[in-house]
Amino acid sequence: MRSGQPITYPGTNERSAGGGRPTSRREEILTAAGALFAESGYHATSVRDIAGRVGVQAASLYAHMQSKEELLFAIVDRVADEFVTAIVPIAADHARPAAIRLRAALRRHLEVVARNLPTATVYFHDWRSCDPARRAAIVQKRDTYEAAWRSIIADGMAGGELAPGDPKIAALTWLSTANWFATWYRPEGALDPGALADNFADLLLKGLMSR
Amino acid sequence: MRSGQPITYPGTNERSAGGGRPTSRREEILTAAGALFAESGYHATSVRDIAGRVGVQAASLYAHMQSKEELLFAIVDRVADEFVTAIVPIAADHARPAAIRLRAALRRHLEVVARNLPTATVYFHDWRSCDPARRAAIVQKRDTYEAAWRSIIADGMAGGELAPGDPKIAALTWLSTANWFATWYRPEGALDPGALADNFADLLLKGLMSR
DNA sequence: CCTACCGATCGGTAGG
DNA sequence: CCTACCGATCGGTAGG
Repeated sequence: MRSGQPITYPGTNERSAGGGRPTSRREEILTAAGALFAESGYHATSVRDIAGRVGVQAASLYAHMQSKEELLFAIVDRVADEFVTAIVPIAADHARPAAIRLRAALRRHLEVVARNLPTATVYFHDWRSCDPARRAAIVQKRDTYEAAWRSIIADGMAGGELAPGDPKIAALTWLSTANWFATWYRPEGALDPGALADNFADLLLKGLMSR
Repeated sequence: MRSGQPITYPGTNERSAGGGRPTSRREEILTAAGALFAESGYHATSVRDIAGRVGVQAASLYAHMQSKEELLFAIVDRVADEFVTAIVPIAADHARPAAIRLRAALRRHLEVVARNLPTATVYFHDWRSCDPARRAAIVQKRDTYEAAWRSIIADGMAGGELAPGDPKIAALTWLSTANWFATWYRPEGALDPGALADNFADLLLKGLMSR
């Protein structure tokens, strides 16, 4: 064995040397873990379960992750970022009517969930299992996200476009519909996320009573 | 030791012999388990954690339960029954306006959650960890509950009181608000469950747009 | 990437 | 209700 060279074992690298897909082993592990956590929950999934789905031994995963919990955080944090990224431009777009912005925000939210169904499920279900410091970072992103919703509603109320009221309570009806979506949505359903978002936005904006 | 008599060890009975509170040891265990499952999740809570909160050894719990999973089911099933019991009379009350019935159903739902906050949290979060046969019973009760909501909405749409539409989609906005409530409600908040239900019902019936 | 292995902890049982 | 204990499994490390 040569000395002075870092010792590398097969597959220890971030990307496989074979130049096939650009998806790194780390991404494969995140996908496998996301699917398993979504199916059974974080605590009911073992490191060996994840390894089995990836097709390696449990110990081999530790070349690509610090711990099982770090894996959970990576999944949850990425989804949190997707939500924030989706709403930031809508929250900044003060020129358009609040109703249009709320409709767009709901659509983007449902699309983020649908596009990341396993990991979005983990985000809502298992974020509490992150260790305290990391959990605080998640809570901060969630707070940022919810504040953006409230600000859109507050804009609409201030301009008289929306009925006066407490933006916090109003935002909760939108966020409830948006967040609960991850618990029941299945891609096999008749309506796609965009159509569902439009239906929900109509109901939330106009109400269920006939006029 | 006399033979022909069942051997009983202290505390093995369903109710303590001391005639104090009518709360049985079994109820104590359910309360302790409910609190711990709500705090950390079913799989992250050990039988020893539950025993520690009750103040006995882990092995002693098995005089009052078949298994940890049976305890989970007992908690979840009871909450499922509370929801069904709350909505049955409202769903049967075809004479009153749908808007009034929806408002009542939402209020009852939020009150069930608030009155059983730890166990309602477990109901929504950990029902999937029940074993398959028992989980099916829970799903059936949940389906019954959701069907009752849809029937109230269908009544209102058929009578022209509510705007025409898909009762399933409309029910989802109410159920989302109702079910998501368990994730954020804290009794220290400014509004009680009844006031919150009224605010949410106003928004869902009349919509967020000003008229 | 693997084999081999660690101490800790798990749900649950035996038996009185 | 307890003590004593079981086999299984856990997340993770050593070392190549």
